Amino acid sequence: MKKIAVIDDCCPQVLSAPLDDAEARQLAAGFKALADPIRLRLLSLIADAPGGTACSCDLEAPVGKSQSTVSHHLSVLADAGLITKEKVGRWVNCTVVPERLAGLRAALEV
Amino acid sequence: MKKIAVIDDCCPQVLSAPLDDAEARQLAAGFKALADPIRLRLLSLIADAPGGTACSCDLEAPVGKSQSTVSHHLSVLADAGLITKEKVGRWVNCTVVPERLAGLRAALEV
DNA sequence: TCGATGTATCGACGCTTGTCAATATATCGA
DNA sequence: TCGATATATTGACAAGCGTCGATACATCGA
Repeated sequence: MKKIAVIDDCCPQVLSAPLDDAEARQLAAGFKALADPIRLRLLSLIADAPGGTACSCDLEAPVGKSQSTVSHHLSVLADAGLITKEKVGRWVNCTVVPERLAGLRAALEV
Repeated sequence: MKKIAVIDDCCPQVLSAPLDDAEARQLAAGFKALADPIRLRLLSLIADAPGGTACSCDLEAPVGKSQSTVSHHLSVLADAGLITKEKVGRWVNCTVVPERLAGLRAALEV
């Protein structure tokens, strides 16, 4: 099914006009968080989990990295606003923030 | 010099299903090229230039970096398939490849 | 209270990246 | 042919990143 992307005029776009330094830095920070295969796989695992939410402990085995490495990457994703982390008891529930992804997507709009 | 392979089977998506390692690496390589403010500004300067094409020499002043640094960044963008470089006489004309940007954009589709 | 469990942090390590000056290569005009 | 110009390459350096083991912190069950 074809999706029609909605262009919101809130976000800077790479192709429509020259970016100033601040806009470029902000966008680059977002893309930097996406610029690692492990983080992309974590993101897709979280999005695909039931309810769109995954426990950190269930992500270590699929990506084959140590607990501290996975924790680090989840913090990077959270700092970039791509996921939220909610502590529930001993667990941390991670959820993707689709609005943030949409903003980066919009930046690549023609 | 290392070349980044172009994604031929149209466009893995981060959010629709868990990415395998190869898909994640390909997408990460694309986003890595976008993960630098200078490169984003170069990209937007090229896209905004008349005819969608810019000479490398006209890009150094706007971004305020040395000639070798700009040359390096343009090579990174070209290796990632985001621009093409065509040598014309003494000049190199850079042009954005919208299809490549569309592929990365599609990866962030919900 | 105590041990087990999930997560975050710390310290360390190689590797990569962005940057520049210097230099090399290629092309044009005179 | 010679000098000027545009670009690429090289070598070097500091800073940042991904990774791990070890450890600290927090929370639960018994």
